[in-house]
Amino acid sequence: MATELAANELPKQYDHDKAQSRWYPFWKERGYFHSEPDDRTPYTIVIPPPNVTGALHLGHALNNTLQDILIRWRRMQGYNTLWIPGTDHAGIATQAVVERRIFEEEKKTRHDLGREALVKRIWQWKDQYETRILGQLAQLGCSCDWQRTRFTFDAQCARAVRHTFFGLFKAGLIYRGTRLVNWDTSLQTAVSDDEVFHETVAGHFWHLRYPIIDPQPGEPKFVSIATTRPETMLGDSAVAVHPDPAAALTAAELDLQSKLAEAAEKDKPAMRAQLDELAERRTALLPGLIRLRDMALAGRKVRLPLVDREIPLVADVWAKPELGSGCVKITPAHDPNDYDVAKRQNLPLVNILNPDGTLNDNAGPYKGLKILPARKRVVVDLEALSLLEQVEDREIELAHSDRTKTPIEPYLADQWFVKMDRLAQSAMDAVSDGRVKIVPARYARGYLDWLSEKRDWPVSRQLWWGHRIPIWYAPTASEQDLERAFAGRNDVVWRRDEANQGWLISAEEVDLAEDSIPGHRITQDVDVLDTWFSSALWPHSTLGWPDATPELRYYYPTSTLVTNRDIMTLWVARMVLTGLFNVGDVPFREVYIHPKILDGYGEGMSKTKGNGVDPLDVIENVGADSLRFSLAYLTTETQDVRMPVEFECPHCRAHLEQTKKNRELPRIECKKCGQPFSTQWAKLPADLALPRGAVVSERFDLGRNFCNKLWNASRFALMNLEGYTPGRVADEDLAIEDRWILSRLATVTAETTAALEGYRYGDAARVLYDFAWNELCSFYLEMVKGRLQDPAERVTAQRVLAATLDALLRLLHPMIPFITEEVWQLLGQTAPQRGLTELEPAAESIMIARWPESDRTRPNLQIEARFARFQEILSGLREVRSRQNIPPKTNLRFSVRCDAATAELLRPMESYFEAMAGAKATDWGERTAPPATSANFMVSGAEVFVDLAGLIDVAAEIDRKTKELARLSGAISGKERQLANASFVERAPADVIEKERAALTQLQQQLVATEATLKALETARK
RNA sequence: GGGCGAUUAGCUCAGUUGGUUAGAGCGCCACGUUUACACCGUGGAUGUCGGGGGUUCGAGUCCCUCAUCGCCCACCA
Repeated sequence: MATELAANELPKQYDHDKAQSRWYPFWKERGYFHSEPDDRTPYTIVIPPPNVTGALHLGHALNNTLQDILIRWRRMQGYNTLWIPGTDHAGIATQAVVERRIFEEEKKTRHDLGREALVKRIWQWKDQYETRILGQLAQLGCSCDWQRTRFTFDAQCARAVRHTFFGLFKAGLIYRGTRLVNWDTSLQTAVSDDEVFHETVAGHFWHLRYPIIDPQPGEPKFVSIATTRPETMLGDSAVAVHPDPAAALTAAELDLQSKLAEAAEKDKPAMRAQLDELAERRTALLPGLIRLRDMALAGRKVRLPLVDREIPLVADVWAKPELGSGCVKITPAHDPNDYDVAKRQNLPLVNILNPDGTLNDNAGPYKGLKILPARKRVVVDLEALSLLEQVEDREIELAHSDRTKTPIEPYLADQWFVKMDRLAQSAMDAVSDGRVKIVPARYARGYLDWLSEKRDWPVSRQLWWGHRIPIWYAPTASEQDLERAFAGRNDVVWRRDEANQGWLISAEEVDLAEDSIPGHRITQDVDVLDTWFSSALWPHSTLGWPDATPELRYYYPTSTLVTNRDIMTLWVARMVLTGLFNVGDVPFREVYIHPKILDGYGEGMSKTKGNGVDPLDVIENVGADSLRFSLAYLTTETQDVRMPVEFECPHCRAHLEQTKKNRELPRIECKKCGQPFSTQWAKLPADLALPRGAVVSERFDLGRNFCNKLWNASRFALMNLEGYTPGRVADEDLAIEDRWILSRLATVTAETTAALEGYRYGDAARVLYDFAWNELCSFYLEMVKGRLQDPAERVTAQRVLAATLDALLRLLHPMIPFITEEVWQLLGQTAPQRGLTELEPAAESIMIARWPESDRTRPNLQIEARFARFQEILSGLREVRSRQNIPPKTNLRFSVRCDAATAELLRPMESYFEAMAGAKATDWGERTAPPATSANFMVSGAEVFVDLAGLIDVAAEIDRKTKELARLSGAISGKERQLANASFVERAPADVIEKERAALTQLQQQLVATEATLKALETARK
C-alpha cells in the first residue's frame, strides 16, 4: 500500500496531506470503523451531535478528538468499539438560519413560503451541511462507524420520539397548560430559559402616575409606579402595595444591619447610605403606603390611563416598600412575577401582544403598533396628560433570544410540559449512587442542583422544523365516540382537556386521520417539540429503541459521554432521565467534561466575535495530527484553556495580533508587507476580492513540531534498519542504552495507559512528548548511532530500535493516527516482524494493532540512576564548552574524581561522552588530580575537571566560580540552620532528615572543591 | 445574590499524598548546519508562586480572608 520509497528518499518534512488522503480511505475500506455485536466487551460512545447549522468549530474539533482518542485506544485494547456519529436538527437554530438566509436572498418570509415549502428548504440545507460536517469529522480522522450515522430528525429518531411522548402522556407525565413563556417575536415561538441570553443595554426608568378613583379628602390623588417597559401598562390589571409595609421595611433594615456588621470596611459607606435611605423612607413614604394598603384592603381602584380601565389596588408581598415608590404595577400577561401575583390575587390576565410582536385589540388605540413605537407613543401621551413624573437613564439587563438576537417578550401561551418531579429524581439518584460517574466530579453538583429544582420542562415550540407534537384535538366528540373509534387499539390514549373543553388524543406511532372519529373532525397540534426532546433520546434511539434490537442489548448503556459543561443540564440530565424512563437503565457509565477553549482575552470563541480559529485552516496548515496532538496537550483538568489568536497575512504569512477592535473589521492591512486582506466580515465586492486572512494560533506549532520530530526520528530509524532481521534478543546482549530506553518505555507505557484511564489527556500527551523527544531522540538515537555502524552490534541495535519505535507509534496512534500509520506501514516494509521476547508480525494497520502493555521486567532503577549521572556530566561538559566559547570541533579532555563504583559505572560510557560532547575522559578514580588549568563542576558523587590548557578565559571562570561560592555558602547555611533546628530534627521523619544531611555533606564537598579550583585559577592568572 | 474555576517566567500552561536550590513549550540572548530533524541542536537569562493571615519542623501545595478575572445559575418595578 505504501509507496516504495527508500528511507533516505523520504522528505525531511512530514507531508500531512498525503498521509491523510491515503490512510483515511484505507481504514474505511477495510471496515475498521464498523462494529457489530459479538462476544467481546463493547466500548461505546455516542457523539454529541453537532447542529446542522454550519461548520465545525474548534470546540467540536476538541470534543471529537477526545472521543476519537478514547475509541482508538479502546479498540487497540481489544474492545469491540462503536462510535456512533450523527447530527442534530437543532430546531430553532436551523430554522432561524435558513429563514434569515432566505430573507436575505429572496426577501421572503416563512409565511410567504408556507410550512411545507419551508421545511423542504430546510431539508436541503440539512443535507448540504450534514455532508459538510461529517466530512470535517473525517478530515479530523474520527473513526466513527459511518454505517450507523444518524440524524435526530430521521425516521428512526422520529419513532423514538413518538413512543416517548406517548409513553409520558400515558403515564400522565405530559400536560398542557397556559404559561408565561419567553416569546421570540421574530420566530414567533416560545423559547426555553436556556435559549435566552441577557445583555446590558442603555434604557430608561419611567415613573408613571395612575389616578385614584374618587379620592377621599386626605387620600392621595395618584399612585406612582415605575417601569422600564411603559407600554406594558396597557396590560396592567392591578397596582400592588405591600400588606404590611412597616414590617417589611423593618425586615429590610435588620437585614442590612446584619450585613453591615459583617461587611468589610470599604463597603460600609454605601451600605450606610442605603440604611439612611430606608430610614428616610420610613418617615417619607411609610404613612402613604399604609394608607394605600388600607385603600387596597377596602377594594379601592385606580384608573388606568390611555385605555381608561378601572383596575384594583391590591395588597401583595411582591410590592417591596424599600424599592421605588413602594408600589408596583401588575402586568400578569407580560411579566413572570406579576403572573404569580395575578394567580395569588385572582386578577385577570390581559394579553396585549400578537405573536408577531405587534399590539392587539387590548391595547386600544395602540393596536397594530410594534413594541418600540408603542412605547414612544405611550410615553408622549402620558406626558401630555401630566402623568409622567420622571424619566431616569438606566442600564437594563434585557433578555434576548439566542438564535435571532431579538428581545424576548414574556407572553402567555398554551404550551406542553413534561412533569419533572419523578423523572428528575430518577436522574439525580443515578448520579448520587454512582451509576453515572461524572468526571471531573465537581460538575456533579451543578447537575444535581439544577435537577433538584424539578422545574417542569416546556417542550413545545411554535416552529415548523422539528418533530410534530403527536396530539390530536377532538373538541366535539364524546368519550363514547372515542371508545368506539379506537376500540381495541392500545396505541391510542386520550385525556380530557379541562381548559379547552375537549379531548386530547395521542397516538404511539401512526398519525391519526382527520376523520378517525366518525362524525367529528380531529386536528393535530401544529407545534413541534423542543429539539432537546429528541437529543435526549440519542443514546438509545441510535441503537434502535423502541425495538429491542441486538444493538440495544449489546451496546447499551454506552461507556462514556464526552461533552462540555454548558449542556450538562440541557442535554446530559435529560438523557439520563429519558434513558431510565424508556430503557430502564442509565444511558452511559461515565460523563467526561472537557475544558472550553477561550481566546487570549479569556472570551469564548464565536463567529459573532470573529475570534474563532477554523479547525480546517489548522488542518490545512499543519495537519490533523498536529491539531489533535495540540488539543490533547491542552486538555488539562482546569475548566478553560486560553488560546491567543492572530491573523495570518495571506500574502507574506506574517502573524498580526488580533485585538478586540481589528477582529471586527472587514479588511485589514498587513503591518509587514502592507498588503490588505479580507476577514469573515467582508461584504463589499472590493473586500471580498481580497484573499482571506485566516485566524490562527501559534499554539498548534507544538503539535506540528512534535509530528515533525517523530517523522524525522522515524526516518533515521528506517534509514538504519537496512538489513534488519527479526529475532529474539537475550537480556545479556542488550547495551546500556537499550536497557535504559526499554526501562523508560515500560514506565511510559504504564503512565500513558493510566492517564487515559483517568481522562488525563494532557498528561498522556506530555508523557509521550517528553519520552519521544527528550529520551528517544536526544539520547537513545544519539547513543545507538555508533552501534548501528558496527556489524557486530548492528543486529541487536536494529531490533531494539524497531521494537521501541513500534511501541511508541502504537502509544501515539490514538492521538496522532495519520503519521503513526504512515510510519507503521513504512516500518512494516523493512521490519515486518518485530519484538524482543516474542516475535510478532506487524498488524496490517496500526489502527488494529494491540495496545502496548508495560513490560514489568524492564524498569531498571540502577540503569536509570546511571543514566541520570551520565546526563549530568554530559550537560556539565557541554556547559563548559559553551561558557568558554570552545568550538564544537575542538576536542575536550576531562577527568573525574569519584569512588571506584561510580568509575566502574561510567567508564563504559566513555565513547558516548566523545560522541555527544566531543570530550575524551582521561582518568576516573579517587585519586584523580585536577589539571593545572581546569574548569570543574560537581555532580552527585563525582567531581569533573575539564582540562582547559590554552583554552580558558580565566577571568570569566573566576567570576563564575566566585558567584557559585556565594550561592553554595548560602545554601549551606540554610541547611545548617534547618538541621540545627531542634523541632525539625525531632519531628521530621527520619528519611527526610537523612536526605537533608546527605545534601549538606554534598554541598560542603562542593564548596571545598570550588574553593580549590578558584585558588588554582587565581594562581594561573598570576 | 448563589455556585464553579483561575491567579506560578514576557505569553500559554504543568507542578502527584506538604519535603533539597519551583518546571515545560513558545518567545528572548549566544553559539552551531556534527549525515534523522533549522518545524533542528547546545548552552544561557528570566519568578516576592495575586495580597494578607493561619496550621506545620517545613507551604506553590492545606485552612481562613481579601483582591482581580472568567464561566454557570438565580434575580433585577
